[in-house]
Amino acid sequence: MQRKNTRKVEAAITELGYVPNSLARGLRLKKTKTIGLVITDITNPFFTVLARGVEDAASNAGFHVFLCNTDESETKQTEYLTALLQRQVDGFLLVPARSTSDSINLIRKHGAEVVVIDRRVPSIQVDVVRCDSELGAFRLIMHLLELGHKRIAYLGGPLGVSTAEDRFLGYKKAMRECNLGLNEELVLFGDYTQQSGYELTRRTFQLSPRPTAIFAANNFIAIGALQYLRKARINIPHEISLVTFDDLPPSLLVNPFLTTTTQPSYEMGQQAAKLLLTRLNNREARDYR
Amino acid sequence: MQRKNTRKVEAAITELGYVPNSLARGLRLKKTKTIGLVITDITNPFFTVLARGVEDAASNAGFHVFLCNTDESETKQTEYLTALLQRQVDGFLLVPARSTSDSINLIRKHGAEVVVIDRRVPSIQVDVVRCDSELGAFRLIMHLLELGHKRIAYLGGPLGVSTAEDRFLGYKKAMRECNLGLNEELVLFGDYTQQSGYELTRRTFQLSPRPTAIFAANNFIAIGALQYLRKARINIPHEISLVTFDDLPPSLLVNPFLTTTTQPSYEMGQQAAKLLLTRLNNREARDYR
DNA sequence: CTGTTAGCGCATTCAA
DNA sequence: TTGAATGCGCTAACAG
Repeated sequence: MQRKNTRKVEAAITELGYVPNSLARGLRLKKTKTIGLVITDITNPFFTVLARGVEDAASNAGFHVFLCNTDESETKQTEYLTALLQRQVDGFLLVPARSTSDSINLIRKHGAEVVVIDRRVPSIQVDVVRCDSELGAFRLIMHLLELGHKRIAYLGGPLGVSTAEDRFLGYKKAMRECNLGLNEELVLFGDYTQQSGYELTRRTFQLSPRPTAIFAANNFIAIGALQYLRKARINIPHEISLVTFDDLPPSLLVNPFLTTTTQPSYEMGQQAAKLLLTRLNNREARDYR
Repeated sequence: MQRKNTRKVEAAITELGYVPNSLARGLRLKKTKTIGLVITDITNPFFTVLARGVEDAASNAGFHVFLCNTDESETKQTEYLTALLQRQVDGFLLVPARSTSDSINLIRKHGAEVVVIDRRVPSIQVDVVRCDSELGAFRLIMHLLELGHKRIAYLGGPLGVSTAEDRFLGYKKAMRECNLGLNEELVLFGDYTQQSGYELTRRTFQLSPRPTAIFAANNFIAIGALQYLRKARINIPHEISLVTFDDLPPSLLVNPFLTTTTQPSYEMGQQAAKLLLTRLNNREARDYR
């Protein structure tokens, strides 16, 4: 009898095309099986690949992901966090636009979990999934120093973003290691964008003597640098060496004289999502006590 | 007195960090001010730029956008549509993975609006925002024919996707226009991916005589083709000409002998979103009668 | 103008 | 096992 009814109900479900209303369910359960992923640049493959890692891990656990793009703007970040809180997401994966703890506090105030990705947030205790930017930069610079370079231009990201600061620390550390002073005219900060990479490279080549090598603090800066070098007909590796953080699109990698530090962005996304889901599960277990 | 209370309430709102629960609101209003954007490839700049157009137009109107990526899979598409329906989105912007009307019917069955982007869906009446793929391809091929090319390889997208089919129609039409027959060994279909572009190009160059020009049906196919050509040290434009649909990343465009057809993806996204929002507004007006 | 109430669709609880 | 009642937080309708 029971089974007969079950079957009847299921038949009706498909026939009528019934789809449960997750708003009502979320309202009732105070859980939505949804997480918010807030990144800073949706056009950067580093983040889109990372987003796929998140997506895959989350959907395996029956969670959905809302993807939001802040364009490195703290204002947009706050807007999106609020919008996601309104939607009662259970947790957040956040690439913070700036190294402030306000966002983390906002999230926690509303009882949601948060895992930070890619960047440190000093002054607050929070889970972070990221790579060692300082070490990565250190090794890239050491590679150049071992090749005999001494005038190495540093094309950095935005100050106030931990990866930009850590990569600069790595640069300084490597230079110090080889007893080379810091030549300030070779150190330039900008954005993590192609435009910025182009412009900083251009400025770098106003100097005389020219640098013999360039460190690009991320993939977009490197692409901008490559663009300038091609336009100015400056040959790699004869006239300049180039090393960079992050992968470059394979289409650019025909030049074997270009050293990159790969970050496992897909795995970072996966790990961060898994960590967040674990936190959510633990909390749930706690609730039942 | 009223104002005093208003102020008191507002003070409490900020003090307590109150954020309205949009689940409850949506449940009550049967409207969520949210649209779902379902695209087929989040790694393709064509779609991410389009997504930004959608995002900007929607947020101007106070709407939020859920971005979902189907990887050209109809199964994933159905899953996401259901998930979005569960979340009671008001409308959909859909890049259909395949030319079937099932998805449109599913959406309409649940009373949501839908605007299709980029691809036709025959056999059902629905708003579509797209470019003229046939004409675009026709012009690119005519360009090659005017340069004197006769052996033009066609590297196409997946059959069953309208843009792939339309672009092939444009190719055939141009060849016919110049009284050139269709040489089937020069016509290859694959995916809209770099891997596919590479592989199809490789196969194309097994032929003898070689083609003198290549038509790539989208940006990724072109990038794959470029990769093969570089690796095989085949020079553009001396040994081969290449034309392609879609923009290529600026880093690749150092070669001036490469003709592209640009689709205004940002504007397409904007227009589609505006159209959808208009439909939603009209419907609302109708409801009040 | 202010205060009260009903009900959106669901899951949980309690009663039968 | 099944059915009916409750309330999640909100807004629209209504009453005072």
